[in-house]
Amino acid sequence: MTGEFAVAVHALVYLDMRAEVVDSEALAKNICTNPARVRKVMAKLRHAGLVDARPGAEGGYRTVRDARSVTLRQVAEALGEHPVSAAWRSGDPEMRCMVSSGMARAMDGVYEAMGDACMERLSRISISDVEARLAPRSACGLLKTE
Amino acid sequence: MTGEFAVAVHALVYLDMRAEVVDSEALAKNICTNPARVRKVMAKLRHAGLVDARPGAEGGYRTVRDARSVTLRQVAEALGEHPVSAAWRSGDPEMRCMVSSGMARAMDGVYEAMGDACMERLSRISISDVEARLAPRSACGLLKTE
DNA sequence: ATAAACTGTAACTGAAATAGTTACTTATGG
DNA sequence: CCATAAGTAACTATTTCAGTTACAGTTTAT
Repeated sequence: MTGEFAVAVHALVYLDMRAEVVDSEALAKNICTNPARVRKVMAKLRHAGLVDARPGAEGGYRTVRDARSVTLRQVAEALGEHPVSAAWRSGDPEMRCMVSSGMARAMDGVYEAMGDACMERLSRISISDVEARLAPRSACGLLKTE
Repeated sequence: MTGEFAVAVHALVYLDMRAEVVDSEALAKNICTNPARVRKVMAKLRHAGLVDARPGAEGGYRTVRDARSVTLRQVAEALGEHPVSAAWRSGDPEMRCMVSSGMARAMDGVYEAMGDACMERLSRISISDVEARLAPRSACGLLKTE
């Protein structure tokens, strides 16, 4: 799972709780990363219709949808994330051994099965579910930018 | 998912189909990696009781258990794999904002849920299932070392 | 016994993936 | 038309992961 997913979920939670327009610099401060990275991620969320973006003075990002209706699966798909990545492939398709030549393809099937299982799980978690998991037993209401 | 998992599954399938002692060099050839890496992975499988290892002349690795009874979950656990890794954590636990300070922990829960879903899926796939996925419609019986 | 062969393991090197940075273009609103 | 912020591309730095080398520890054959 790429860090972009964490950036996206973090931003969506923050935007929902602030309930106002926030620019990439403020988001980057809270997420602890840089504004360019935030913009890159938010652009994808905008294309998926999960946030609204406005350039110019007083511009920034704003939530569009109810946090309860936005699932982490939608976020992952908006980013084009593949939860379980192949990274390295064993064997060699050119070899005349059915194990060596076929293993990479067989493992792709395994990774896909795992990815599907992850997506199914993510479809059952909403942004508001994540909010509920934030410091569940501490005094709430602390929402600062620094 | 680390490439070690692919190495382990590949080796277990190969060992099962060869049904004899194979050394790390021959395994490395078939997997297309180097012998030291193979040994590092196989040592873990041995500790988990999934293979037998013998040093010395005529030594090498041998399967111990029926391929139908070895699940990919057992393999992943033998390697200490975490299917979905955190990689990068957003926010900062020291910040006085409940979003920034709590997000990393909340996301850990999400990753854990995904990891559990993956493991559950892996527990339903055996080494022999992987074998069945190798070149399902080609002439079988091709089992060479090069 | 002793030599040969193979595992187990650690240290180092090299390559690939990913996060950070800078800078520029485009769009919006006063 | 100017200030501000998104969108985006190119580059750098860092980290992670695979490859390599080397050597100590075991076991078998003779």
